[in-house]
Amino acid sequence: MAAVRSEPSVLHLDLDAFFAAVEQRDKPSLRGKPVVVGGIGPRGVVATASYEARAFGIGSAMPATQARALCPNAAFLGGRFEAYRAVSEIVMGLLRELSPAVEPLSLDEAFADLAVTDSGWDVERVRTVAADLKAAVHDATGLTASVGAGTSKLIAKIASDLDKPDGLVVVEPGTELDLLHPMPVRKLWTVGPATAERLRRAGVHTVADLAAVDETELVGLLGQAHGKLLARLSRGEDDRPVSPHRESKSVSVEDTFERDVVERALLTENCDRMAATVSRRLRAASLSGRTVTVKIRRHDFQSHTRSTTLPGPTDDARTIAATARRLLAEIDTSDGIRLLGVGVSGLVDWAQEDLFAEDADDEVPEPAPEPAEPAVRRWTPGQDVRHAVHGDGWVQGSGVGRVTVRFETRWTPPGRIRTFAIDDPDLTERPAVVPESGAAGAG
DNA sequence: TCTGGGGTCCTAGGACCC
DNA sequence: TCTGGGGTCCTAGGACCC
Repeated sequence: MAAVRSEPSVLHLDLDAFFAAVEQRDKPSLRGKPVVVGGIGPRGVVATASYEARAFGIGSAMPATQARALCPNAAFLGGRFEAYRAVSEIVMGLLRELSPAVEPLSLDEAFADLAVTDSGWDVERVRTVAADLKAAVHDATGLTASVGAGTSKLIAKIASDLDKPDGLVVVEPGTELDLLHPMPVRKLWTVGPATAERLRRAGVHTVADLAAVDETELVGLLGQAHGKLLARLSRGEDDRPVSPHRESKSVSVEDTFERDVVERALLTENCDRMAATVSRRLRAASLSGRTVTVKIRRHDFQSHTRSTTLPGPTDDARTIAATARRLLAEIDTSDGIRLLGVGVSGLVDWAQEDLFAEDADDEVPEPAPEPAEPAVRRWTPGQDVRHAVHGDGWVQGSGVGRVTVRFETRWTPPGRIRTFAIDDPDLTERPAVVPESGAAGAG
């Protein structure tokens, strides 16, 4: 048995409505307004909704069409991941000033273990550190974060969710079960819709109900690993460490088409392009892998995968493409498919030499890593642009040969709208992240 | 007008090996 | 003649997370 922590030294930070908050920060006219960030195509889903948008019933993972129906006047933006990544790096850096043991869960969430560097963490001291952290995050990024702390990851994560947004909750050691037991099981990490439904049919609704169930019964209901985990979590027993160095297990790319695709040539073309992207990402991370997987989704949303393991690891675009093509050829796609994906797993650090690259006589050409330049320029809502005359702004919308730009930035008051022809040579893309003067990155 | 994209972990069955 | 038994690797699918 690992020792159970007695001090509330596990901290969890969660940036509030992260993507939408960055957009409102950088687009003054959107502050206080409903903003939805996510897929903007016909098959898009919501990634993040601002609190103003949530008031209309819009939430994460909702189809964009449904979100538009709920609030047609919301700003629907495609997302600027370079900007989100830059903010995330700043916040993770602030966490690392508190402790070397920082475990990011995503761009907007991380655990930190305060006990790594110091002991004597009582509730008041943790509260002070957490309040300072929130202030530092706000100073550095302009965003609010919710912070929770407790004697375990489970409690810290639940705590950060208790007082959102801009929350700060430290759970007093010894009171964990008072907090957990009245909660619906759905609040527990790893209890999703399917598990909640199984538990409901077994008469288990709250964490207290769960704690009252015999472990062997839970294992019978949910399987070995999940049953045992939930038996422990329901009793507040969680000794999972904060692990700062987690290695990647797979790299994959997938794409949902705007319409179902039947044309074999189009699928092959996309397969090659995705293989090239996977290859580029592997190389950027100095990784290579042995197992290539192709994923498809049918019109009825049924997903299938086909995978094969090569004799040795590869990061080569042509090898991945040729393997993916072979796997794709095994799948009946005559009914049309809505999604295609290519991935590599079984990763090792670097491929010393690519002994298993495809022979030169293979018919697969070296694919272009990026989609071909579209004949017509496409502007995405939310995208950063610069106009030679009017300065910096963002794309509000585009259609019928025109693009509408609002000229404002993070540091200006709300700006004016102007419309241009989509091929106006004065209008260019603008990098979302402006390099700081003298900042790292030149090396 | 349905349902993204990037991941992680687990399970189950079959092959294969000793 | 009544058919071991465990370990590892591989493949496919599913649940879950943000």
